[in-house]
Amino acid sequence: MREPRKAPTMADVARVAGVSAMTVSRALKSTSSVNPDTRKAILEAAEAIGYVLDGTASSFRLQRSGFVAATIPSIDNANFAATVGALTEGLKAAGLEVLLGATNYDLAEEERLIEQFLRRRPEAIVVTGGSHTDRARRMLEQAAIPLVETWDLPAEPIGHVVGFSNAAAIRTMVDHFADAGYRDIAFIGGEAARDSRGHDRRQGFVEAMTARGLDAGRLIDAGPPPISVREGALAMRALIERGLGAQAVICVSDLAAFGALTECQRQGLAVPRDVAIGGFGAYEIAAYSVPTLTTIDARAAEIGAEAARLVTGLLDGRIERTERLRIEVPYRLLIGQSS
Amino acid sequence: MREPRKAPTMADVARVAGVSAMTVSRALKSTSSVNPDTRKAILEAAEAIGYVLDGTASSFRLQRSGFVAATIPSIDNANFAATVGALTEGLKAAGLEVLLGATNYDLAEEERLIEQFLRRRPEAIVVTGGSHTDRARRMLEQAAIPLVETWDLPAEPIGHVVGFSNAAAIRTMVDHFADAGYRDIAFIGGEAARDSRGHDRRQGFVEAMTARGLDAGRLIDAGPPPISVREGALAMRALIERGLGAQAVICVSDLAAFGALTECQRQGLAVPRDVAIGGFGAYEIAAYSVPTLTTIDARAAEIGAEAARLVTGLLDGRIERTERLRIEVPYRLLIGQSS
DNA sequence: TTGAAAGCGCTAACAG
DNA sequence: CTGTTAGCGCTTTCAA
Repeated sequence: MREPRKAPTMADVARVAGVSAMTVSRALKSTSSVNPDTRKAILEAAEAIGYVLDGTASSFRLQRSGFVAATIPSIDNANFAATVGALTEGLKAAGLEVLLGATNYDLAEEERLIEQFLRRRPEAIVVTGGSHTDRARRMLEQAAIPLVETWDLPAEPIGHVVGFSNAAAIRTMVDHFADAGYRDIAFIGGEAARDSRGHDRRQGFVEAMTARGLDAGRLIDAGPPPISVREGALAMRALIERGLGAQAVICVSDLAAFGALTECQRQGLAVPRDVAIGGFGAYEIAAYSVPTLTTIDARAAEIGAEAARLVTGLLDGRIERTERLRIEVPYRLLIGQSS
Repeated sequence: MREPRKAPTMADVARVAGVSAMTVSRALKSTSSVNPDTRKAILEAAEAIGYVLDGTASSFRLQRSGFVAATIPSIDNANFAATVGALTEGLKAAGLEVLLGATNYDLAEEERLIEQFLRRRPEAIVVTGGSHTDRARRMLEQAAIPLVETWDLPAEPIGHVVGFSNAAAIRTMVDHFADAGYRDIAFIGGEAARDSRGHDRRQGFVEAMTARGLDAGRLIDAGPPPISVREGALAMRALIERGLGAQAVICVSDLAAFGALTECQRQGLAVPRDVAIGGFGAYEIAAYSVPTLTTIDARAAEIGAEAARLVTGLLDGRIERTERLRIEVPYRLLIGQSS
């Protein structure tokens, strides 16, 4: 196949076009003034020898990488994918690219990723959540670049925040169920330690139940994240096997809720007649399952878009870098047929 | 918040530690020999002033970016996410990072992405599918770096290939349905132009039906990709409204199949009694929907892992760069309750 | 084991 | 409009 020959440089283009490297550089930038004929000759020469601008050299010289680093717990997640998609889109106009990494819900892995990313000299960094290892926090602080923490409202943010209260969102859902007359409500969620958003949601459940004088003790642990359909189904089965004892089940995500729903169907329980179900995340499946699922729309894309606005604003000076901003993206309760 | 001060360089560390920059460089590499005391002092100095190695300068000097560029049609897709996850994992040991971009099923966008990525001087590039614009093909050829085309077996590959025949996979599924006695089978898929894998699947459907002397005319267009639950449901509704006339429906993906399934449920059709359904991709939902879905497992993670093996092998010389490799990852038919 | 010099490819700044 | 010079931060090479 292809020979691993050396890539041509501006000097090569310059030689072919009979100009200096500097003129080539200018010709490739549409903003600088170059004689039209000269530019034409240069572009043709570049095309002829297959020249592609060396962005590594360029960004090194400019001391601007053009990268914004972003970490999410998992790539395979419609919510985070939507956030990243909107972030990428929002940064495009500013000529910024997203360097994406998945932590797999592991703070140690997040720390490794952050260290690796900081070596690439990103111009800003967008992370999911406000929980980080001490070393990660220190690295982020020392990096002295705009930092945005998303999908959460951390008690002690390191940088700017674009998110919402996961606890409040679940409280809203509990209120919805309680107002509808449900008293015995269970919560299917995951291990507290590895997923702060999941933890906050469980916290919100306990708070809301307690505030209403209801039993907040029906907590089913669905194991470590990612908590998906399978985990929801298994947790529901465990709940049914121990005698259910709940008229409603709130799940940490729609995928788990869908798993719980299908488990009910397999076990011959009617939803919502025998059990009502609530999810989280407004995944597409919530709108198409039979019955549709009551859920919380966390506005994943808006979170990414806001983060992009924040980053570009901070980088071009439209936003002061001195104050720590906190942008709350309002979640929405979507009532489905499952409750 | 943080002052946008200038990041410390090796020279700064050297000054603090009382050595030369070169010694700092060596001290940070575990492979070079440096006096243990000197190294200790240097690492402390680095820690003290918050020094982080400038990877952009390093890779510029070394003329090695440490990047492998990868393009996928969409981030929000469990199959491509699995491929990228395995690719990332497989490249980690070689010190390579993945620069990920989504084309949104748009060849023009893919061309833009490839151009952008090539500027970053990736050491290899992994793309999804074998359809590219002419300019993209030219750029990929001229880049003279290892190229892997995945998820397909292109008739005219530009580089190495790790994939499977989407047409053959669907033929296998058609055979399964036909062997089970189904004669009138419909296919729900998308616009041919934008998604070559979807196009090949439809092609496979037509071939297999024709080969068996069955009517290959029941093709329902679900519109442009991404074809998800909603599109599957709408297509199924359209099919039902025009009188169904099929005992089985094969969908271009499990998400569409799930949409079709739920539409049947909404319309009071029993699956598989009234209609059988087949999907594609072995998404988690196929294993948990009620009934479970018959599907094709394309082994998304294996594709990514094989691509990583290929890339690392080509880069470190274990694999000859001269021959065009074609690695076929065998798909599997998974029979569910829906057929 | 440590240091000095050179240069990777590009572009800002200045000069013509 | 075009050219020359210098240098971004690092590591290879050569020397001590």
